Amino acid sequence: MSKSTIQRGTARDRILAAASDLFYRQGYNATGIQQIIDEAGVSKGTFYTHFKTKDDLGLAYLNQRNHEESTGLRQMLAEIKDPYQRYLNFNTIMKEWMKSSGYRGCAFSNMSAEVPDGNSPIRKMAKFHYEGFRAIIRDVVEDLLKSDAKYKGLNVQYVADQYMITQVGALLNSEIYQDEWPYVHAEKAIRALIGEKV
Amino acid sequence: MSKSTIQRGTARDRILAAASDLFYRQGYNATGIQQIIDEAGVSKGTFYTHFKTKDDLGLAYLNQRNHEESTGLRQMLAEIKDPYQRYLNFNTIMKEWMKSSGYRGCAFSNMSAEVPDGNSPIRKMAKFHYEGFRAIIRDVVEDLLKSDAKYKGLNVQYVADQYMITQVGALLNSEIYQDEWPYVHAEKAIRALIGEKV
DNA sequence: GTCTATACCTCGATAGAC
DNA sequence: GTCTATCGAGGTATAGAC
Repeated sequence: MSKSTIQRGTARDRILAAASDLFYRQGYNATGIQQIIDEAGVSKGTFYTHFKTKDDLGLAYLNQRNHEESTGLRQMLAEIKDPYQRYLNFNTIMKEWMKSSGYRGCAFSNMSAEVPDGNSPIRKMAKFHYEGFRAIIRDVVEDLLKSDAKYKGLNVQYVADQYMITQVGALLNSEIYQDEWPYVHAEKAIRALIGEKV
Repeated sequence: MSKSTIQRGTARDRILAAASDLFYRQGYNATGIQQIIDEAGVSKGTFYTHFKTKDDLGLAYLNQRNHEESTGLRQMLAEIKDPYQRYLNFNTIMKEWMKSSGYRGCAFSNMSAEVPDGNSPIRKMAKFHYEGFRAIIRDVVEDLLKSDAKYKGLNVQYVADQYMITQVGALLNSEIYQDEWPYVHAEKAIRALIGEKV
């Protein structure tokens, strides 16, 4: 077990696991099939029986990642019972996730930067992921605004979209600066959004 | 003149012009030296007398682009004499620029997505560019807050950093969605920042 | 399904003539 | 400075044995 190959699961699972790691860390175009199959411990022939092209694998990678991230995020949020804490901690969760990724940023926006064609399946997948992210934020905001009468003057969609832009802005700034300061500022922004003095 | 080669300037200028266009539109790793020299109308030998490596060219590209964007942006802002209009129109300028780029987004964040090493010269250049962008926003905000006594309760750095996060968030959302709606939301955010009812 | 072997191309980079 | 020719490596993808 001295080699750093992935040992568990079927050949397809191991390929996908290796690709997921390498695409995210190194980038899509910078990662070759050879490195993926070395890491997965399969042959080139096996690779092409499971995935027709590299783009196929890229799409499967984003699909899996979208599912993992959305499910994981929803689970973490569900564990926070208080709507106000959930509203605030969403930002903290994103901050910690960003730190734990080594400030590598969002897999979907990073991939979009490498695939210029806005109509490609990969770009459509990225858009789909952002729509899911946006929906999660909307739910969090809606739960908060319904939890207390003092929020009755606020519009759910407006607050949610502002929250979304702030989150994405914090994410990209954090990736560029390799630092968490944008999330500290983002927390002030989302507090101000619901009428708190900051 | 049937070929789409770049005809003006020295060999170095033509190489840089071709690279600037191709790196931005296609991405860094997806663009090969061969395509650049074809477009520039020079030979491979000539290329390597002017640039030691591809990364050298990549860095020169970002350098030139940083200079062009910063200068261009500062000039457009300088033409707007009213601080309040300048504060609002900054967002509009970014929106129009984003549309005119075909929603390709920021050259520096796109490049950062392809170069994982946060300490590489290219990533440092990206960070430098964002610092410049941030400084421009700070100047715009400062001019506004000093222009009227009604803003005396506001902190320049706080408003500027919130503006920055909103801009970057609108930029990346706009790139993902291939649409200008994030900038429409961003305008509301920056109006709210200076105490306007939205 | 999985392997080895390989076809064919393009990559970044260099050598040497002029 | 600029050209042509070419290097070795690595790119994606396929063929055929087991």
